[in-house]
Amino acid sequence: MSSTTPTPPQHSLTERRKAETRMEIARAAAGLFVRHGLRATRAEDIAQAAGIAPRTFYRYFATKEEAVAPLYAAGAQRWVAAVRAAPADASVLQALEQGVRHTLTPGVGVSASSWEWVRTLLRLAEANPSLRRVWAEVCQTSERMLGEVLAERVTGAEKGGDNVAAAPGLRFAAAVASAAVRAALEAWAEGDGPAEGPGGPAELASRNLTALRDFPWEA
Amino acid sequence: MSSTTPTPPQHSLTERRKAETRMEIARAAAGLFVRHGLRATRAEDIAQAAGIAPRTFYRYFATKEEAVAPLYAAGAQRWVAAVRAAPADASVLQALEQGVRHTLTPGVGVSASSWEWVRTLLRLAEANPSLRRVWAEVCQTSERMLGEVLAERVTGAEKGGDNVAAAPGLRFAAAVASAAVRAALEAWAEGDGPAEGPGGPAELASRNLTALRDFPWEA
DNA sequence: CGCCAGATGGCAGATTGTGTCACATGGGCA
DNA sequence: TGCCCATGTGACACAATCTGCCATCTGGCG
Repeated sequence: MSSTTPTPPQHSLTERRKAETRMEIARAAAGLFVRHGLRATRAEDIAQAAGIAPRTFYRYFATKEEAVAPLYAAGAQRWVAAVRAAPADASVLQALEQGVRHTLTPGVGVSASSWEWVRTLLRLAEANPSLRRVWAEVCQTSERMLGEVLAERVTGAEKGGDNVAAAPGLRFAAAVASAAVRAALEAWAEGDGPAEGPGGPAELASRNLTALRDFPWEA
Repeated sequence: MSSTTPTPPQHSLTERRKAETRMEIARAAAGLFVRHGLRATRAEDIAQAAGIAPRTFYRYFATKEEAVAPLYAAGAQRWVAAVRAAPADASVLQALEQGVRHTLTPGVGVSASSWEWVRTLLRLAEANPSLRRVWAEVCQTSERMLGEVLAERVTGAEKGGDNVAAAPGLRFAAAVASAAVRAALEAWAEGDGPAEGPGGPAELASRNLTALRDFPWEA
């Protein structure tokens, strides 16, 4: 089981139960982190809140900080999936923007209340080095997934091989696109504005993407 | 002491000794990680190799993985400093490219042999989740510093205040620039090519930066 | 020279993380 | 249906990781 699980397909009942347990742990951890702080919650507490044995907790996550990674990663994975699902004749930029609209807009895919959780967790990450590391790694992991998706779109190759290595600039393109969303999320999380409308993540990310063409690099 | 120290100015003898000890620990940790593997080296081993007490080790770093962060961060900090040192009348893009040339080119600032260490450490990070997290956080930290520098350049403001918050797109710009270098470093570290020449980090990063203007987003 | 803030080291203890075994259970097969 | 086994789970022991506390030493400063 990798650290930031790429969410393997859920075949059998066992797989589904494991995924459910995983999310259950993540929710329990997030709740305890927010209520009592990261320092005050022990791994054992999370395990108890999730209804599992302490030993089992460490079969799912290597550290207690990592327990909230699925919550960070959930949005990113849906975004990457949305980009992959964009029509094949759309340009890369169009696919990215469509993915943003389909995942960062409240009510579409994510309940509005969940966005407050996202904001809370991002602020938690900003305040805490170990959580910030988890957030940073989730971003890099999803960036790699996005790179694969972009490679599939550009070259007609199917998912599987290391298509990114073939196109040199693709890794950078994925990093840029990922950065657009990440910067939008972090900027939004810092403020108090609502998740929808001009100051929301969707608008910010979309603006970042479109600003790529004519950024004032000469200023 | 923050996790990835922004390198405070070295006033007194004490400060310099601390910085020296810090790097000594980092070098010792890197050596042990490479020779015996991350798993096999204990924090106590690093402390002994660095000639300090185990308790002192934890006054410098929170975890043994973090001990190599200064090595990851060293290049980034020099890059940011180079960007800051670029002539004020240069455009943002020019400043970034000059910074790249002044720091990623072997022989300029970094000895050629150090580049092999960089490659080794990056490969180590790629193979290990906990080290990858450290690398990811170092990248995000330096990205923030770069954001401050860009803010100083764009607005004439001096260093100090939170200038990044004022200009919305700056955070993203810094992320893009940081991603250009990071993607270049990672791509180079994966292969076996030399640190100089067409396949080197400097060339790759520079290519990424110049490709920003006319990237084939329509492909 | 003498004081003090701060760095270091040693010790105790809580917490974290892992190897190993036994047990329970779902999934596949006859 | 009934068996088998691969795998998840729990429990215990133990190594390793961190942290609080205090004693000691040293550089910085009047």
